[in-house]
Amino acid sequence: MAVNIRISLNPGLYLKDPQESDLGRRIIKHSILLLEDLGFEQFNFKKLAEAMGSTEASIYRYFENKHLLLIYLVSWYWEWLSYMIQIKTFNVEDPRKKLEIILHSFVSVSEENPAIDYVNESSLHNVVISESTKVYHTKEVDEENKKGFFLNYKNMVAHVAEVILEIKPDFPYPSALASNLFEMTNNHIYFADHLPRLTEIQAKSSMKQDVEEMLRYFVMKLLD
Amino acid sequence: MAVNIRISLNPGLYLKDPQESDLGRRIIKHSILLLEDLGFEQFNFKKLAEAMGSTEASIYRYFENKHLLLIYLVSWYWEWLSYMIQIKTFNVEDPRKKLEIILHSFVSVSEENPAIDYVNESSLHNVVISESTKVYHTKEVDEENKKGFFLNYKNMVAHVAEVILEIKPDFPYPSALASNLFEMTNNHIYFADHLPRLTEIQAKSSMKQDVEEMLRYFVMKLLD
DNA sequence: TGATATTGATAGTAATACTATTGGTTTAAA
DNA sequence: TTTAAACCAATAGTATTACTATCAATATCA
Repeated sequence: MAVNIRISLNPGLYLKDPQESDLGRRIIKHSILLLEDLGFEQFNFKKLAEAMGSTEASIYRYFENKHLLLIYLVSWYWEWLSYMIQIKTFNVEDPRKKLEIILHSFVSVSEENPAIDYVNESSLHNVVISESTKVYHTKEVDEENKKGFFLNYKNMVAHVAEVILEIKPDFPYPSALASNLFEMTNNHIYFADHLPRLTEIQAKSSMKQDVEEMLRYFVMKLLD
Repeated sequence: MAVNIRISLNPGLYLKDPQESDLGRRIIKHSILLLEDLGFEQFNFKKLAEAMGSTEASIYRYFENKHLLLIYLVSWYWEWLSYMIQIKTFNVEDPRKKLEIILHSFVSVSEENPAIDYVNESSLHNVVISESTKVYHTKEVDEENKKGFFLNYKNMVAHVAEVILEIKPDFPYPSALASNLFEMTNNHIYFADHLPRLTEIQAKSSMKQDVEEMLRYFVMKLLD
């Protein structure tokens, strides 16, 4: 059963909270599916309106433009991932165990934890894998960062960094390792599918386990 | 003195070889500077034409669109980096020394090796740092990969992977580590400037040395 | 019941991403 | 030296994109 938790995101990302209305929730649902299908460049509000049986103007009442919608969706993923990590590590003492749960979550959280009925988490993860770097690789990054648009990412990284320090208090690069592990996860899933010479991971059914094993190998070498 | 070596790139990337004419070389030169200045999204051929005192139509005779121009420029960087690594490691026996030279090149090659008078390598590196993931994060990636548009990247990674295997023949992820080190370099330079909570690297004058030191630390832990 | 908020429908604008044509200038070949 | 070819600038034009504005219909809520 899908429990409808509420993901709380920076209100600067939208004009009108899409979680609050049926149309808004349909925008979230269909934008994820259409972004997965078309990619960010080919995606626009006209096509989204058509796909969900609404109009361009209605969508513009919720989001200023497709870039902010993408930040919204990726922030959703970041926040939801953080939340799942929190839950799954809640009663875990051993920081190494915690980090293992975190790595497993990076790779597979989207496949195992249906949380919200109007969000296809697996599709959302695919969008994150393919499009999320576009969220902060823009000329507006500093401005948007000031508005707090990337807080969900930064807080997630900060939490993982803390766990890393619990394991090895003198590790000199906890935040860098945390962000690198997250980026690495998504990169190598993407590489396996599209640029296989850039990784040892192969696009087969065990791909995600293989990525997880690689992450564990890296972590073990770095923190032991 | 800038020696004018020739960088050889996939002819599928352009309609007319920009290295062969004065106008073409001016396109390369000014597109790097304008991309650095405006970012990929705000950049277009009209603005480029204006900036270099030419016309939109003339630029379209060299490049089909701005996406292919970006691939061209990033490929240039990849190829030039590979070439510099080759030169600098040519007579080096010790693979650990070779890898150190590679890491130093990832971070600083653009600042120390003016090679071609119409290319500002430092600006080009900034473009690579900010825009290069957009090169292969598109829906056309498989099609373009088939055409060989990413060979310069893949060959560079393959070369670094070989060096990694020389150091530790049983290392299970040589290509993944190679691509990760390269991506990590650019990411953490970017993070230091724009999203500092994602890294320990700080945006100060020693930033690039600090990144290099971090890469060396990771490599040492992973390969010792 | 009347006021308010929400959405759909339609129209319109400015900018973008090209394409096509023409004509002048340089280059290179005969 | 003439002639053709290539090259580039200039201009115009088209289709699409990214919005903005307006108004009417409907649902909601006081």
